[in-house]
Amino acid sequence: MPSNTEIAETLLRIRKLMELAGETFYKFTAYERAAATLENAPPVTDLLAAGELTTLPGVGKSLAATIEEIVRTGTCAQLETLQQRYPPTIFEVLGVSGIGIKTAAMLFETYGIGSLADLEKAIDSGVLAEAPRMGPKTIENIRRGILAYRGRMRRTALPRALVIAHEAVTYLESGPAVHRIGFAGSLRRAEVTVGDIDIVCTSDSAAAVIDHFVRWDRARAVLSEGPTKGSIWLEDGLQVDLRVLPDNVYGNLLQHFTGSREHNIQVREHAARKNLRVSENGILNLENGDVFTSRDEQGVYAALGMQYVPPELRSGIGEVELALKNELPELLEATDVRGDFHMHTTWSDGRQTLEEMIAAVAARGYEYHAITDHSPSRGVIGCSADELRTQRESIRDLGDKYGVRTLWGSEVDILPDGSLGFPDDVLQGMDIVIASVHSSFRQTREEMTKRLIRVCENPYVTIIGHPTGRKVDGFAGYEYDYDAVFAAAARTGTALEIDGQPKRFDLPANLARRAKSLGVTLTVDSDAHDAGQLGNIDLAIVQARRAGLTRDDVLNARPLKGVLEFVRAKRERLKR
DNA sequence: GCCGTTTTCGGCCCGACTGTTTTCAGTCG
Repeated sequence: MPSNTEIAETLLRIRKLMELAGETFYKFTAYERAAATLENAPPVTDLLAAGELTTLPGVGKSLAATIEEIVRTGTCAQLETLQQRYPPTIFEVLGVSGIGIKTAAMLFETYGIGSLADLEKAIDSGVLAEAPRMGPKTIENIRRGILAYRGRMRRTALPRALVIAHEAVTYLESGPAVHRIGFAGSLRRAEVTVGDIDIVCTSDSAAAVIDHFVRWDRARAVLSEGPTKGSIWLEDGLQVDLRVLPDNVYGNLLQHFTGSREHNIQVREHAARKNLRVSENGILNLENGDVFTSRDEQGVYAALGMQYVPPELRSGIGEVELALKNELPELLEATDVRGDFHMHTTWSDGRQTLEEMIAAVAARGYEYHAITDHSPSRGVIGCSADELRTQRESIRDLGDKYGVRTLWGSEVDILPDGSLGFPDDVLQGMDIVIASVHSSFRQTREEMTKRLIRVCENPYVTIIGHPTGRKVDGFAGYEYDYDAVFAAAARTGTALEIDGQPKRFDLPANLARRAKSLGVTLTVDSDAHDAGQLGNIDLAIVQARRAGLTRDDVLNARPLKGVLEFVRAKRERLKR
């Protein structure tokens, strides 16, 4: 079954070829918008099965049929027809920064340039210089674009992007004239990976700020440098964009550059119906010419008659409609979280001792937490049942010593048939049990679905850990029927985890959103393997916010009593 | 191709920067 990302990529291929072929502007942008929507939407395969595909904004009858065809066959007739007109390598040419559709179409129709190799040949032979609007600077930019394409980094992981963004801000603040400064773009929306780093700031002297910016010694190339805007490339090809405006429009500026593009389009479409034109410079009233500006974003949304939309929700999948009806969820806050259920010590594959971890947890001010070392089926790094019982004896005392309630538990392997790495009588004694898949990732969809439903039906399993197994920069996760497993989790009172390890972010936000809609309780956990990683829980929290989760949806936002009641209720209900 | 608190037809977000132009097209976000 293709993932949403794969389907979106196919739609974007269609979109590009449609434009090359001279299709109507609004027709091919419809494909582009649908592709953007899918990136953050619940799994298409589930929506399709439930007949809910056209509930997505921008997906009507025609696109729903195309998407269904892609899911069923991996391609669609429309794409096949278009692909006969252009070589597959045309997408390389379109991938070069500075070459858009118009240029690519001209190069292909007039000069037969349909690949990167053709393009380089045309540059070297001087043919390209004969083309219209191809001066020396443009050709030099294309040459640089080709280099960037070849050495292109994938999108940058959020934690790393945050580090670089902080460095950029520190540098800018060391220079002249910066008043207020902040992150925008996908970084501020806390997407798991970001394509570039967007920074906005206010100043009375934008030119001085931009000048300082492009002189940063980390900048390897300056892509553009105007009176209010600059763009640079860093050593590894990561792009940083800076926009500078006067302080009275800081709210407008931040709102504009936080996006997402799709969110902004929907906000502006709504505004346009009220004869308002929204941009980073303010909200223009087309009837009387007045311009409304705001120093904060709250003012911008209020002026449009909308509820304030937190950045994590701005993905264009229905939040604008909810904000207009004043029905946005009150998102989970970091201060709501009372504990962390998932962490390891030197008893298994953690790097710090039980006491060090408990001391570090207490320092974070939690009410409770669980120590969850691995079960033995994972090999040398696991703990035997006897070892864990020994661990249990010291846990309560250490918790008392540091003033935190330490729960005894384990992260138990889910075996290929859905049974667990410890027998029931061992699990029964534990306060909390996390069950996770660490082997046999490549089972069939049917086997994996059965396997996980069986785990939900085990009365002693409190939480399923990192429920898809996906890695942000690689493995897409094991395949199973999400809706069927989520329904089983809801029915049995099994919580699903949002694991905050930067490599995991698992559940992904779109699936956590789906799980919530089916009545599942979730947890946010660090999965820390040393004390420094306890902070990973903050990353899980922002992903929970992207999923639209509230305090009520999250188990570790409940007081200890509520947590223990959740565990007890499931054991009671499924007693065997 | 999508969509509706003016609409089932006729609209469809908004602006900055570059390079090549003699007033703007193309690209990007």
